[in-house]
Amino acid sequence: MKAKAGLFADLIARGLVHDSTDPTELSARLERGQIGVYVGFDPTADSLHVGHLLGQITLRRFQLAGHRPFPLAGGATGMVGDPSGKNEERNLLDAETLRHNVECIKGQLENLLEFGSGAAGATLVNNADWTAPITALEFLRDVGKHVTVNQMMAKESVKNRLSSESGLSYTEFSYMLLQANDFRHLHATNGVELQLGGSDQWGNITAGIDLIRRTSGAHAFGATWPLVTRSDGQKFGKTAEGTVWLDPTKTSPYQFRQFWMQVPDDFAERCLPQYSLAPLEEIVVVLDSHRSDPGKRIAQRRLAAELTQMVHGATAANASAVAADVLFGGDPLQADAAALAMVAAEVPASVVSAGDLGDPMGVLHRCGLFASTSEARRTLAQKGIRVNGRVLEEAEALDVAGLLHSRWILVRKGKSSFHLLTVAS
RNA sequence: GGGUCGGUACCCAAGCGGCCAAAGGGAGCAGACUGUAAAUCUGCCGGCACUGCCUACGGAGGUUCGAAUCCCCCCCGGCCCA
Repeated sequence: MKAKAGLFADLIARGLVHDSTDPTELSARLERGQIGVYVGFDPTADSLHVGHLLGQITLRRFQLAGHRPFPLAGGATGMVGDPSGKNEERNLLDAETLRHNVECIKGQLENLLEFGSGAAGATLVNNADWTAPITALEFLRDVGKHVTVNQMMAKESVKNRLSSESGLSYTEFSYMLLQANDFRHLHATNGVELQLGGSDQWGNITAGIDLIRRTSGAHAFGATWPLVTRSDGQKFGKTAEGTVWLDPTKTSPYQFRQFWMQVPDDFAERCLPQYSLAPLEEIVVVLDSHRSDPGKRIAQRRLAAELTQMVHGATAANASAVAADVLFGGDPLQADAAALAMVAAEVPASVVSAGDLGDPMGVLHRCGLFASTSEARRTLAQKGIRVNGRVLEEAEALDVAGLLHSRWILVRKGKSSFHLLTVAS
């Protein structure tokens, strides 16, 4: 298959290249024809999160340009733990948990890429498949022999940890070798010539390139995208509620969409070209209108719409957009029943019996909107609770503002936290 | 093993017999301003049956009318010496 031209330049223009091995050569190689490219995903949890999204989307870009993606689930490397970017030795997951996690994230990796026998069909690989059978002796002879400790010590991730209090265990120190061997293996068996990763992966990637050169004399490539950090310094992918997962049972499509909707302006501007699969010319237009009226959140809307659809599908994306329109659009009393039903499916919701409506604090605590009745009481005193759009006052029952379509009460805490109560008679 | 310094609320960190549910900062929540933003200002920020009660200052005891604060033992971490 003929590769589409200009991929590498496009990546640079989108702000997706932080570092790369010889850009001229890599660019030329990508133009010359199809290439195998891999990105590793460590199964530290039973779901990927938004922090992993960029890797998936970047693979998708390569696929759309005619290259063959190899998403890799780190069933083996997950056993050891990557010290890159971490300032402490991390806890090891047991084999059972890991197996479970790998199974879970496999499905998510399959969502964004096209698999199958097509010319640019993706292939999901698990490094446990080729790593587990190797004996320690083989590994030391076949991999360890080709890498000097001197080189390993020179890597930034290792240096940082050596000078830190918590130190670095031999296990984590060895991580790099496992990843280098993955690249070597994929290169040898599948002709994978390029490894991508976040900028913290640079050391691991170059270790693989070195290993390939030493063992086979072949020339492999590596590139990293800038590690995502928010302009306001917050850790990307975390909200007050915790990690934003791709698994809809952990983070609902609505919450996922809200995460992108509420991202700061400058961050949205930076992300849009990186995450959107739309052509750059189109994105430039979007960014222009965004800057001319940031209040409209044009970039956020675009990001939210595109990514929610990509991860959760068109139906869920549409439903969560409808729900958000009801919640942030104005008067809940105007919302029709169908829209409210979508809200019920997307936002946290629960059922209350009519008899409990006289105990608002208890209900609001039990439904999870408030962590304690004290917190609910405080917020009430600060005029922070609304029912169906009307501020709830002290000693009022939850249904002071009536029921929406004789069924629902929409509770709002502050500006953007909602809970929908269905009243059972 | 010896010495020494420390372990305080989500995090950092004061307090060192009563005035301590515990200063200050950060995070978080709410209000004002706004754009479902940022910045700023204000209030809140252990729980509950909330003018009171309960639980809390590494763990377990003790002294005292009264302890986060004093004593004893134990556990954990830093540093120094062996």
